[in-house]
Amino acid sequence: MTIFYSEHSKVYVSVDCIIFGFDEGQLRVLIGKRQMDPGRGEWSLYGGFVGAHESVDDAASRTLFELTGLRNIYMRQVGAFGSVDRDPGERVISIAYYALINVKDYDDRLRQEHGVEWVNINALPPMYSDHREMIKKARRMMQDKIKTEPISFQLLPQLFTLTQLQRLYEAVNGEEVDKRNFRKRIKDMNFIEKTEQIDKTGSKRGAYLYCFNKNAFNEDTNFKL
Amino acid sequence: MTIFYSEHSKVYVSVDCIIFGFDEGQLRVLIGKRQMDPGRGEWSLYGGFVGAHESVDDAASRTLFELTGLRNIYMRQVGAFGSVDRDPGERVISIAYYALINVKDYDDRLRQEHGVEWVNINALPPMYSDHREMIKKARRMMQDKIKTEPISFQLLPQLFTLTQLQRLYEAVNGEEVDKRNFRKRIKDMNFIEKTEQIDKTGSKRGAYLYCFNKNAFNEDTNFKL
DNA sequence: TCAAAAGTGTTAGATTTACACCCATGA
DNA sequence: TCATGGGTGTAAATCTAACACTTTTGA
Repeated sequence: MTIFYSEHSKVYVSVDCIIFGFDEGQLRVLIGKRQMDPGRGEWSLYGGFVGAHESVDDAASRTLFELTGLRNIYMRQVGAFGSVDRDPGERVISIAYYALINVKDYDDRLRQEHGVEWVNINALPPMYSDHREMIKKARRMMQDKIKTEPISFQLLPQLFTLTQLQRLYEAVNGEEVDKRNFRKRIKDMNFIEKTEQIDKTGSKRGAYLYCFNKNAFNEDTNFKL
Repeated sequence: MTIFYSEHSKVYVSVDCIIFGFDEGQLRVLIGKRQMDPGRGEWSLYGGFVGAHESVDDAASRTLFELTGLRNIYMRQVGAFGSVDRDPGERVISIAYYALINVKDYDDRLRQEHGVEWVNINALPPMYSDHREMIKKARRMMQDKIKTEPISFQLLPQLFTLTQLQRLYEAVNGEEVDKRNFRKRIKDMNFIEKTEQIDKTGSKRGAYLYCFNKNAFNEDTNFKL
């Protein structure tokens, strides 16, 4: 009564994290040169193995924490990647997750210690195994998600200007939008609240800072971008 | 040079198939009572284990084939389900797939031999483990997909009436639509072609049969439903 | 002859898009 | 004083949604 499925084979299962950040008007992902064999030196996502006593979701959160020291981060599963030869060493099935973090929350020293870098999503180098595919799929999913859920705020500081928010949308969707039309749509979203604070770093005149009000969002049915 | 990841543990990986069919105006899934321990007798999806030498996608196709005898079926991955205790027997991570089949292509004898049944998506019984969750997620994904890709035809016979197509959309999305508006939208899609044939089974007057023209679709940028 | 499904257009309202100028400020 | 990004409204076009009657035919 202990071994139920013994005629079948077991495999390694790993998780890989596509960590998105937004900085200098660019959507970026965190990648590094692989520090172990097989594939040493190739650009790669940060990943880890799923332990015997943790859920796959937990393994992903743990892996993200190892790399960034951040917890309670917005993460969503991208899917399982399971070609037979995707890992040159052994059979490994990997489950990809994407995470959205505010670049400023990530200690740059920690980043350097792990040897990972923020790379523009549109300028990815050739990558280890199927990692590029993972990133592409994650990006598509994130693009779809941002249309129906207010996830942009995960990538921005708590206070942000409308121009920053617009640049984020443009970077995610890969196309520019009209400033006036964009702001009109934002005005209809009561959960994006104007504060009295002004940001002077982006312009001489200064721009009002806005914040995301989660409670207001939950009451507001009116979301679409 | 053979064991790279030996400090990590291996787990069983399975696939589970959410097989959608459309019949009598209803969207249905194929489920059966589980014939093995653990969970014997509980309603369950049809699944199988991923072999050491097959990709996860191939395992899903093979599993579908075992159950239905059908190949080259539209299948998409739903995602990985990886709670520690999702399987009462052993640690098993399962990767769910949904498939769209034309109910008429599935030999009813084969169905009975496997002890599976077509159950209305809106009237699911309590189910084994996380299978209900899998079905719900598959349905949501399919609903999203049908808006941007012409997958409805996978669920219909090659020739179908506009009323059938409309009922399918209604069943998938769970809400009725206006007949005239629906037909207007279909007229704009040049890849849905009217044939000269008439179906008399659905009404006394008879309705024109239509077919999906894949080539025309690929040229036609104009899709939205 | 009547019940049941097939087929067909118009209009009002809502949404989307295109578009250009003035403002405030620090350098 | 001027270069830079911040901020604002209107009108045309498109899309969406609501709505009702005639046709055909087998029972």
